Amino acid sequence: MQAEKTRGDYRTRTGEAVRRLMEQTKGEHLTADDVRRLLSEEGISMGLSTVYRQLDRLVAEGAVQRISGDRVGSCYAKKTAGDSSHYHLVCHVCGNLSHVDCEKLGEVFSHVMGEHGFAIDPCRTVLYGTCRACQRAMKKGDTV
Amino acid sequence: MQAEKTRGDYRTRTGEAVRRLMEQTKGEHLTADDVRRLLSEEGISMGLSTVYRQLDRLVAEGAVQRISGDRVGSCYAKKTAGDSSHYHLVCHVCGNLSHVDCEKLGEVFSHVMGEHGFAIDPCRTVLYGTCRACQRAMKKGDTV
DNA sequence: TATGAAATCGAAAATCATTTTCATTTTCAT
DNA sequence: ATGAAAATGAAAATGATTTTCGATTTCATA
Repeated sequence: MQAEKTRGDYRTRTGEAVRRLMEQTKGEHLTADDVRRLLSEEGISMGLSTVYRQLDRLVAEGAVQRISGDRVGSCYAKKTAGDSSHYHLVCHVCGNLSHVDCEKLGEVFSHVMGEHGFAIDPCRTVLYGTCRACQRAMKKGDTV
Repeated sequence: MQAEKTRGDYRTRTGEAVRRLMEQTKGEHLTADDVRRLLSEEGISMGLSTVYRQLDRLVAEGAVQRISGDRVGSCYAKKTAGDSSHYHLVCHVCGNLSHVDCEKLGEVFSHVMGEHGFAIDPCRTVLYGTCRACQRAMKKGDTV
């Protein structure tokens, strides 16, 4: 029984380009279309389906995380150490996405794991609520 | 300038039916299509767009919450007291949805409010990860 | 360097939950 | 009863993502 030789990995111009672009990011969140546009500006153009395929591959590899929100397109971001206390917050009013690095949130992970046996994946989890700005706006609006 | 009288609330057969069905639930999560099917079995049939509209209305009212997953259709469930410590866990492997009532989570989220000014809404937030069963299955599968 | 099998590409079509459109029907205050 | 406002629902639109499939590219081997 030989180790299977070909395992779906030909080196391609598009694959390398997406990988490099994602590696270069400093934590920004890019949509599939962002990736296409940015590479296109570099002169490397490719179909959107290929972008998705390459991003999927990087996600499977663990190099990239996908953040997918409620009725919004997904974003992709480089995975880094310390991700277990890194969460994504999306304001359901303005739709803005923000990040928190908070040890308290890391505790949630270990608590839910210990107490409920469920391994939360912060990469996939988006916390929904109302951001500070929209809270203010709502307070004002209510009294008028 | 008079107070506006009509504010979008005519009483209708379909509206009442959806409201009643959701009130009768004991916490089950129903998709829009579930709602249509269940009512249809009672002899009350209506278009899916109407189901969505009625559910949206109940969500806006606060009577119902929408749980929307990652690339899966949304579910709707009756909102109950004690929801502030009630959370939804979805396993990204088997897709199962489970519930936790956990004060710890409430505490952490008030910390996020205090520290980061973001008001997490447990009703809208779904925690993603791997359930106990799938963790076991993965452990086994890995070594084979 | 040539050859071919396997992998990848990409444009277009398909998916699929949800939303919108809009002509028709229903509600309700008068 | 009357009509204005609201609700309905069938069909079309949306929009992110996936699939299809013929053409192209990669790479090990000859």
